[in-house]
Amino acid sequence: MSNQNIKPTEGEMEILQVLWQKGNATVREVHEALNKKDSGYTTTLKLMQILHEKGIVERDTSQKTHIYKALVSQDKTEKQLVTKMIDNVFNGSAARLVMQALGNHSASADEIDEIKKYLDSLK
Amino acid sequence: MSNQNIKPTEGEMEILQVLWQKGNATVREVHEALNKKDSGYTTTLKLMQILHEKGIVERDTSQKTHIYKALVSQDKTEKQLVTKMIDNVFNGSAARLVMQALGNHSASADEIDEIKKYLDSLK
DNA sequence: ACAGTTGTACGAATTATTTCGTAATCAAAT
DNA sequence: ATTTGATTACGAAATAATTCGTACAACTGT
Repeated sequence: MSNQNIKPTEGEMEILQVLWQKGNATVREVHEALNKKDSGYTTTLKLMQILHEKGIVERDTSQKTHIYKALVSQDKTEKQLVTKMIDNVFNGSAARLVMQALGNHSASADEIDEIKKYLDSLK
Repeated sequence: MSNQNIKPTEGEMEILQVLWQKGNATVREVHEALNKKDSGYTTTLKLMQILHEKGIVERDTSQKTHIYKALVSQDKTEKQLVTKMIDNVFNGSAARLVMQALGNHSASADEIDEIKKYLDSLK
């Protein structure tokens, strides 16, 4: 099992989102994508350096401006977070989480259809 | 809007779970229900006192042994956490979260049926 | 070459969370 | 009454997460 157990903090997750979306990015690009008014450039930089220390992202330092890229997959990370929530919050019941998610956000009719289709494909 | 925005930490959530399940409980009861080998009684006590300070639980101190009770509803708290995850992790798409939750083979056939029924009831 | 701009590195301050040691309080049993 | 056991209160230590100040390096245009 090469199961690297990632546990990104909230701030780290925000950065990962941007990296997944953009494929790769500089610190400045990430910082602007987030456009947080409550924290500065060096904060984003530091977080990205920490992500690198933890082995969650890699970076190309051959140029002055370093280019970052996520090493963990979005899908795997999402699964991990969802699984953790199911265990911690919903006593292991995926169904309870699903209903809570749908009951609230009032998913659109289209979304509901999509989910149904997906359910059919499962069994 | 009397919207109290609860943001329980992970440790606090564990305690809330027990309180929701039991209705109300003493510190010792909660501590034993959790049976953590890695942290002592006073740690649980302290967390419960903090929950009280934050107004998340109430307690009856008329007896020597205090009795705690959750002030926030399980349903509301779960909804909040799920909503936050949908926003933070799934870019606002409830459907994406649902599929991630189900794709994990963590749902049984029965659960899937239940969800389908639920979906039908939505529209 | 030099000034201005943009970037990274590093360390320290701040804040949040978890943990526990110790003292004080109360109740029960001897 | 005195000891014993269980409880709460309090404060401080340990850990984790976030934030930023400052220094220095690299590039840009003049």
